[in-house]
Amino acid sequence: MPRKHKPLALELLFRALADPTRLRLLNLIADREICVCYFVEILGISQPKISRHLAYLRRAGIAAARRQGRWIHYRLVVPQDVAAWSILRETLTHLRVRPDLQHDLAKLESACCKPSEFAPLEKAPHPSLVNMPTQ
Amino acid sequence: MPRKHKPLALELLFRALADPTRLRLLNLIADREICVCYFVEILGISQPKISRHLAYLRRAGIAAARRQGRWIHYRLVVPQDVAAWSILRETLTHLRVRPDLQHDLAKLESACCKPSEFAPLEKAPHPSLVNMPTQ
DNA sequence: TGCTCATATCTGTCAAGCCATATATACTAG
DNA sequence: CTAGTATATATGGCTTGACAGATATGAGCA
Repeated sequence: MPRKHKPLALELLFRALADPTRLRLLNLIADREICVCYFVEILGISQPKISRHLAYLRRAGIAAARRQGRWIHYRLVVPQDVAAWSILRETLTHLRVRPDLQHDLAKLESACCKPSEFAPLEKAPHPSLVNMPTQ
Repeated sequence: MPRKHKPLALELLFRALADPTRLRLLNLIADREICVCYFVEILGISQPKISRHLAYLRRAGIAAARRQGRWIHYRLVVPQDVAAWSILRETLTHLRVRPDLQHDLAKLESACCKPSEFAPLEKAPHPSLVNMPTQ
């Protein structure tokens, strides 16, 4: 069907959240800035696929990118829409305790502490905690 | 790509919420049981379209139907998944104050009080409030 | 040039909307 | 009581568009 109407903030948000890969990405950037190569390693998903889902999150207005040399860092963006932000916050809270997503976080931590075990990340910049009003 | 994985509760929920018509329907059944003919009148949307979206909500496990004679009443269903329910509740709270959706509620009320102005509803059973742990 | 990331293209799946029709219940005539 | 009709809702076929996944390629920085 032709998308004849400009989707509202809430609709955009829900479409962005309706995919497991994007939920994993959001969970990872919930309170830190991470560069793309980390996503590829941690999720074990092809780089273009990651890139496309990140673009989707950018278009939905809930993620943003920052370039540093040849690396690009992604971070969460707080939506202007009050309802969207409160729903996103609620969602992130629940994601954080899901076993599969905790596993992603654990893998991220070990990649940060022992990058030697993740060859492609040896020279990549570390994720950095970001002050998010998530809690 | 083939949907190879059984979508989880959250994913199902978000897919169900990512459509304006379904948000309108959910807002209407948030705290009452309504029969399909009311949806058709209030939303001004074709009956098959309403019916399909209601089927979608049923499949997503957040709405259920009850037959009474030739009318079918729909009501909200509380998802088993704790995260899904808390996000759905949060969403409904925000929907309730949106002007466009308040307009739907106002139209529902006038349809209930003065069904004479809504010819097709004259003989239809009235919506009935339902005890939902929404508030 | 080598590395990181983004994007184009192709194919397959799913969902939306429309039309027409099927199903189920109620009503009525005989 | 039964057959036929009317009403309320659901569903199937069809077309179109949005996206997922995969591969290949392009762009930007060291």
